[in-house]
Amino acid sequence: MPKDYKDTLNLPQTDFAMKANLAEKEPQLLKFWQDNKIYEELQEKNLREGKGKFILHDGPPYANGHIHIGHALNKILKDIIVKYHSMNGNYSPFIPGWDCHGLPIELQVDKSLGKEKESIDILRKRQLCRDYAEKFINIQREEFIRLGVFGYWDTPYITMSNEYEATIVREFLTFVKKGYVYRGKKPVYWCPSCVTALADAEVEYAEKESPSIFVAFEIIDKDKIPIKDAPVYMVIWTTTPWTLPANLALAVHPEFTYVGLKSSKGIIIIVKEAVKNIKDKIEIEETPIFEIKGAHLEGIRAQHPFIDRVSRVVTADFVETGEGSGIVHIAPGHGMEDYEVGLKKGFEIYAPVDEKGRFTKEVPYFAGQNIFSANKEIISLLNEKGLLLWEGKITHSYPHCWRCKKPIIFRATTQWFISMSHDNLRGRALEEIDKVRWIPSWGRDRIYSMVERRPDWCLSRQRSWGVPITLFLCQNCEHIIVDEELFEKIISLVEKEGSDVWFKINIHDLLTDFSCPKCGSKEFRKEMDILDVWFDSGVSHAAVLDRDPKMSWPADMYLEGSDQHRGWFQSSLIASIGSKEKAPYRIVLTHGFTVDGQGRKMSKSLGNVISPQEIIKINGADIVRLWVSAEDYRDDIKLSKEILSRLTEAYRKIRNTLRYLLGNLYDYDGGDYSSQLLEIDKWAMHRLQKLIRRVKRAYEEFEFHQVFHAVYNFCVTDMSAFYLDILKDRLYTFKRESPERRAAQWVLYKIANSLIKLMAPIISFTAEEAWRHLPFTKEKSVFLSAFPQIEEKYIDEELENRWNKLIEIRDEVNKALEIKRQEKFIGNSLEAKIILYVNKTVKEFLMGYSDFLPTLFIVSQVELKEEEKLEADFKVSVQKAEGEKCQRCWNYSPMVGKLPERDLCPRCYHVIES
RNA sequence: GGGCCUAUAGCUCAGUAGGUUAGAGCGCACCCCUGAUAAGGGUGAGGUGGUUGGUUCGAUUCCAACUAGGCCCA
Repeated sequence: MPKDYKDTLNLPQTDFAMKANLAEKEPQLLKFWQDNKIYEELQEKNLREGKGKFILHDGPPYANGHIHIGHALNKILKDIIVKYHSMNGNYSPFIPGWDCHGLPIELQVDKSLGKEKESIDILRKRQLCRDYAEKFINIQREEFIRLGVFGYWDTPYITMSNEYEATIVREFLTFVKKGYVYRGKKPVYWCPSCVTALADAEVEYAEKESPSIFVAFEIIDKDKIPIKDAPVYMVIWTTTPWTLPANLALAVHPEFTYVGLKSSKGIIIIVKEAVKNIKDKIEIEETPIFEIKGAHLEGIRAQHPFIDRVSRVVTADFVETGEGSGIVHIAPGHGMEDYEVGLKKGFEIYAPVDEKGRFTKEVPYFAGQNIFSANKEIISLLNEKGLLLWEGKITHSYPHCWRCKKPIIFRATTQWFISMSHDNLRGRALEEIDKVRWIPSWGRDRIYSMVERRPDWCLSRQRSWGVPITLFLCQNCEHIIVDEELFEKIISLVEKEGSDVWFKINIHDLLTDFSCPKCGSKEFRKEMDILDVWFDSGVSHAAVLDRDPKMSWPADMYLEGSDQHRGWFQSSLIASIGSKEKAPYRIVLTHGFTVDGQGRKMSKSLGNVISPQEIIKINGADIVRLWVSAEDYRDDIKLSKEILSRLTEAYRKIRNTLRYLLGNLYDYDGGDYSSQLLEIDKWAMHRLQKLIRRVKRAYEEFEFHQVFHAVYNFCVTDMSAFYLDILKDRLYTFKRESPERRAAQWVLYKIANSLIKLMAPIISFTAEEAWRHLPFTKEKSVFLSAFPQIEEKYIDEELENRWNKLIEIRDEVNKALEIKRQEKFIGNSLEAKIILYVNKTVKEFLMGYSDFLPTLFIVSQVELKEEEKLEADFKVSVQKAEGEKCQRCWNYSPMVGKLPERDLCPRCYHVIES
């Protein structure tokens, strides 16, 4: 029985467990961060040292529901950036925010109120909404913290706080003072039965039977048409005859070809493609009398079928040939597309329908009638006039009120707007867009074309849960009261009491002795509409960045999903230009959306939702964080069970590499052994520098998946499979204090120290845990330590080239060894001796490494033999190693058995002896 | 229906300013080790570069259409 020499070896020792057990450990690390205020300390230190700032301004999630994986992705991306910049000495205060007002919360509260919602006092209802938002802020705050996201969680910005609401009112009134705000009409969903406006979310689509009619409009201007001697009609199709009294125009597609056809009523004009359809309904001769392009019809006047009014032909791209006649009846007050045509062509936004769905008195024949029941009479009137070409029924999907389930209508109502054209707001917004860096770069085009085309910003909502439009109007002439002193009073009231105050104040308390500057009236009314919530979040730059002098304006970065090109990025831009003339951000970074393994969106109905809470419970928050870093966020981001299990394996590899490094530092003395490095140590140092450079560049460019891949590959390829494997012999068998072993430890320390920091912004929990196991650290948290810097003196490209050659030869040796292993000729590679047949060039190169080659190949002996007639530069032959196996280092040597300690090789013998 | 975006091995990512056999790591298969051990090492097999056209002497790389998917609108 050979003697056991295991105790004489320097085997790795560490308490840094192989099993991560993150679900248990992470909460403890969180507590450590919180108790010691690590993040606060880091920011204060950076602020003191004054190196620089990097302000990432948080976009507020909506305070409703638990966080989902998209929230996690967004906040972790932000956190990675904040941590990286903080570790580089930049002051990076992260002030999280929440969006609190708005319909979804109000609807939740309505639901819980049941019938009471009809009678409840507005202030009471607003209090319930406030409580609701508060509850979810607290829930989400804990969930974000659990992900390891650093920030000022105790002092977030909340859009329903008094201070924030005062900012909203101040910014809004600035727009008013500068003349951007006007009142105008716009069609909104309207329920005539509930007598209220409805939001998109309150609309349900259901099947409904409607009339389907073709109506003729007689053309007045015939100069553009080749027929002068007979009546000519434009034919429209509609399923809402009640909108005909509001008809102001007829739309044709500019590119389509229209034809004139003979019918029993005279000549009718429809789009060419519709002839086939219509010949079943209207008696016509199919051969056209003339053809005319839509564009040429523009401007022609036609007679309204039963009202003494002219309807003008306009062109519009949305006109289709599918159903109908290719000519669309336009009532700008009763449809979205109609409205836009109306705006563009300057028509009145005309809707002669009252809030209960009855025609107003200005409508001849039908004044006071319910619009739906009037349909029938309108049709008979058309028939009487000889202008009804066809009548039928259609069952189609039609919007209904979700409360009373009755059909709803589009009805133009008075709303508040910010004008995009006032003071060239749109043009200035577009100019600012070009001064911002958009990542990815196509973000610029996306938001640019949106801003270029967007209509005026409709600011008003007929709701309760929001910041009121704090304006007074003259009861007599509708004049909007703009008064600096009054505005200041309102702002300071809101600052003190919150925007609830608007619903409490008495008009005459604020407007004492005030008379309308326009008509002199002394009677005013309070506007009761509230502001669009996008205005709330749009002014966050003013509420957050201006609030604290330590911050700076504009923000260095906004970072949200790409849906925010239409949302927050745009509302923030417009809000900011209105008051500050500039974009509120320098860089805007967008990420994609989380999808499943097949690239489909996550949804309850597909059953492919994975929640962050679930991953945290099973794998730990660091796995969520690793996932965020591993994926290229610019595209859609996939998440599946398979991806998670791959990531868990990758995590284990990184963790184990770290563990091995730490394990071999258990007896390191902290000394500087840089002068004792072997060439392979210099190679390792060189590779480390390149890794640091690569990783830093990736962080700077916000390409975190490069960080992950670089670090992971370094761990797997450079470390585990090469350097660390080769180092084992030196670390284990050399004398503890030998310079060679100490040199290796010095390198391992450098690598461990750097790796932990390089990964800290990503796998923060693991990095912090590892930091505690790394000896000779003075900072109590890895985040208080400085990010690794490149040590240029260790960069040596020539050395790397030489080692690439050595590695190439090593690969060939491995192939030869593998063949012998499969043949069962050897097992462990130390059982082998390698004969390298080499040409002169290779021999000269390898002679310098002859002593090192066995170590490099992890074999017992290597012999070089020069041979001229080789096909390649070298050839590998594997033989059995000479001598016996040393029981201590497991290398084979002819000297084993010839020393006093009969089981040892000379090298081990010397170690044992001293 | 419109605007923008994406499509490279089972997975996550590289790459080619158009030019010989498209790379990495993981996973997988097989083998070794048992002094990183619910670890470690080695070798190997995997890709019609979404599809179809076009430009070109030559396209994964440029263009177009289509398909699938995503975001935003309608």
